[in-house]
Formats: sequence, structure tokens, C-alpha cells
Amino acid sequence: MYEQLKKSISQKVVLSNEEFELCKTFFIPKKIRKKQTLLLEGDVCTYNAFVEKGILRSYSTDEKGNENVMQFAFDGWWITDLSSFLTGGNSTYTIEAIEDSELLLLTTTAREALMDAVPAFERYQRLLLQNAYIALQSRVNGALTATAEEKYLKLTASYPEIISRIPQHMVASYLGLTPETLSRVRKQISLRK
Amino acid sequence: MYEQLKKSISQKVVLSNEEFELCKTFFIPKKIRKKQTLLLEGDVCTYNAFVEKGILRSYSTDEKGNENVMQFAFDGWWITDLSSFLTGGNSTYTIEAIEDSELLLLTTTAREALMDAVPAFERYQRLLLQNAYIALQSRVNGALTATAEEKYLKLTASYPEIISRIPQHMVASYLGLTPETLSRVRKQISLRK
DNA sequence: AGTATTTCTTAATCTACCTCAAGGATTAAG
DNA sequence: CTTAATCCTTGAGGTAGATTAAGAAATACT
Repeated sequence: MYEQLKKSISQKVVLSNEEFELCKTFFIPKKIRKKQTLLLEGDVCTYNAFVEKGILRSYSTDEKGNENVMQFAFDGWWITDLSSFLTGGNSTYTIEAIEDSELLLLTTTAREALMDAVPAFERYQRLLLQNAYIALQSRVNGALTATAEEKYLKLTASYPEIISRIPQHMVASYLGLTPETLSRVRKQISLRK
Repeated sequence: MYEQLKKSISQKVVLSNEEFELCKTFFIPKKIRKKQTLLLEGDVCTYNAFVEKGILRSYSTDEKGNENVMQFAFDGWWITDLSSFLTGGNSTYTIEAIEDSELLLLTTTAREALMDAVPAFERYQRLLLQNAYIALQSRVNGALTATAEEKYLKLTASYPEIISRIPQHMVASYLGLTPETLSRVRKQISLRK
């Protein structure tokens, strides 16, 4: 149940077995079924969720009722509404399972306590945030300048699993495209091969 | 020379006068004239720059030679190529002064040393990164879903100084618009008033 | 297996924004 | 004060992607 977590932490920092065993005690395991929500827009996000197995997404909803996907989280990734989680304010995102998933939840207070107990964990979290920030910058750049096809090719080159595990209309939303446009883009690409 | 820095830190963490005096010793003051560059795309970014006075911008350049503005940094803000600064890899952004500016530079090693010497400084940096990440998420959302006019109005509502201190074509680039489109958008807005 | 739900595709039309082109306004420089 | 940069505006025409509408395909449900 904690394999992915161990793998993720080990990729960033060095942790002894004892320290990792200690880490485990701070998490709450939770299973969630496809289409169930972990967080509803407007609620306070009290968890930072690590995905052991499955896929989640976060999305916001605009005035016209369109869902705009902010993030996908595959096995081994974290997902939360960071603003709400850190400040205790209302969330702007809904977090929902795309597949039946197994999560490890870290509450605000457990996170503080864990960072105190295991300093390397704080460093691990800082490194994750740095990487997430750098990746977001690149996404901004793509969102502002790339064509529909460029965005799709760049995304699938980086995360090929997206094609098989995520409904196409959600990928379209993530890229800021309509489902129809993404369908046409894919057709164009396939015709050229 | 360190007023803005003191103000910025005090807004996030509590720091004694002695600690702040200690902090100051880690920075290298630098003046930079309008249009001069602090970092050239492709070089390694060895500084995290705090803007005491003036404005800088960071931008990347695409195949067609278009400059895409990633960030503006006003008085009291930080600017760097985070990826290059943290990993030592080549930078993807150029950093350039929009006005004659006064900077406080923190090298990679000075930053490490400062975080060791003054723990509150590490917390300050973490808080800045968290806020920057949250703001970037909102920018992604806007880039993907907002119209030209919505993007412009949202930006100027958040940072009114942008209108008077930054050339319009750079604002256009930041928003992912052509200068012509931004000019027309502004005209439309003014006609309605 | 059969119905309902969700997902994907295709086509016709429309529109926000881009491109290209040129002139005007402002600021900087000798 | 004069010329050169830089910056901003305006117009005509083009295009990528949105919208609307419909049906096909796949998946889930009982």
C-alpha cells in the first residue's frame, strides 16, 4: 500500500527504513471509487492526497458550467487544492477520481507534524513544489503560444499514459480545447502517419 | 537600499533586527540600466534577484523569434530562472530590466548559507514559492479559458501599475496576444466608458 | 442480452484573434 | 531642433478553433 510513496520519496531524498516507517503512520489510507469526489469546490481542502493507485483530476467550473481541468494525478503523484489546503480558505477546485483509486491522505496538522518529525520530508515537499512550479511555467507558455496540435503532441510525448487512461474530453479540457477540436486534431495526426 | 527586502520578509515571517542585519550580508547589491540583461537565455542562472527598485521581465524566445514574457518583477518582487538556478542547467529565459533598477542578488551558495543561518528565511522562501504556484495556476486557467478582454481586465485589476510602467506590447506578450489585438481591446473598453 | 449513459466523431457555420501593411505618436539621441 | 528609434493604432483580409447539431461507438447497468 505504500510502495509508490516510498518510491516517490526515495527519488528526491534519502530516508532510512525507520524514518519511512515513521512517515507511514502520519497518513490515512483511503479508497475512492471512479467518479467519487475527494473535494467539492467551495469546501475547505483539509487533505493533501498521494495517489498510490489510480488517477484523479482537479477542475474548476466557470459561469457557463464548463469544467476546466487543472491537473491530473497518476499513481505516484500528489493532488490537492494548494491554496485552500495551506490557507484554510474555500477551494476553487473539485477533486474527483477518474479510476477506482487508492489514496494516502495527509491532513494539514499531520503534515506539520511529519515535517517536524522527519526533516527530509520537508525537503521532499519543497522539491516537489519547485518541480511543479517549473512545469506550470512551461504549461503557461504552451497555453499562450502553442497550437492545438502542438499542445496535444507535447502532452502525449510527456505523458503517453494519458491517451489510454483518461477520457479524451478531459484531455481536451486540460489543454483548453473543445472535445470536437481535439478529435479533429487527432484525426489529422493519424492521417499523416 | 534594503527597505523593500525588509518589507517583503516582514510580510511573511517574523525576523529580529539582528537577523535581518545578518541577512543583508548575504546579498550583492547591483544596479542595472534599462534594457540591460541580468541573464541571457542559455546561460546558467546563478542568481535569485530581489528587485529593490525598478522593474524587470523574463521572457523566452521561440523559433520565429517572438519574445514570450513569462514574468514581470516590480519593486519588492523576486525574479530568476528557477529551473536553471536550482539545477544548474541552462536557462530558458532571458531576464532584462524594463526600467533602471536596483537589485539585491543572492547566489545559489549564499542562499543555502542564508537558509542555514536564518531558518525564518527558508520559511519565507517557501511561502513565496507557494504563493507563486497558486498565482500561476490561476494564470494557466486564464490563459486557457479567458477572452483577450477578460485577461487584460483581470491583469490590470490585479496590477494597475502595469498600465503606466510597462510598454503595451510587453503586456500583450504576457497575455499571449499580439500588440494589435491588445490595442483594439483597449479601444473597445474605452469606447464603452 | 438489452437499455441507458457516456464518449467520440463528423460536418456546416461562425467568430475571436492573427497577419500583413502602413501611418501616426511618443520618446530618445545627437 | 532634427532625426532616429520605439511604440501604438487602424484597416483589410485570413484562419484556427468554437459552436451547434447530429449520429455513431463504446461502456456501464440490471
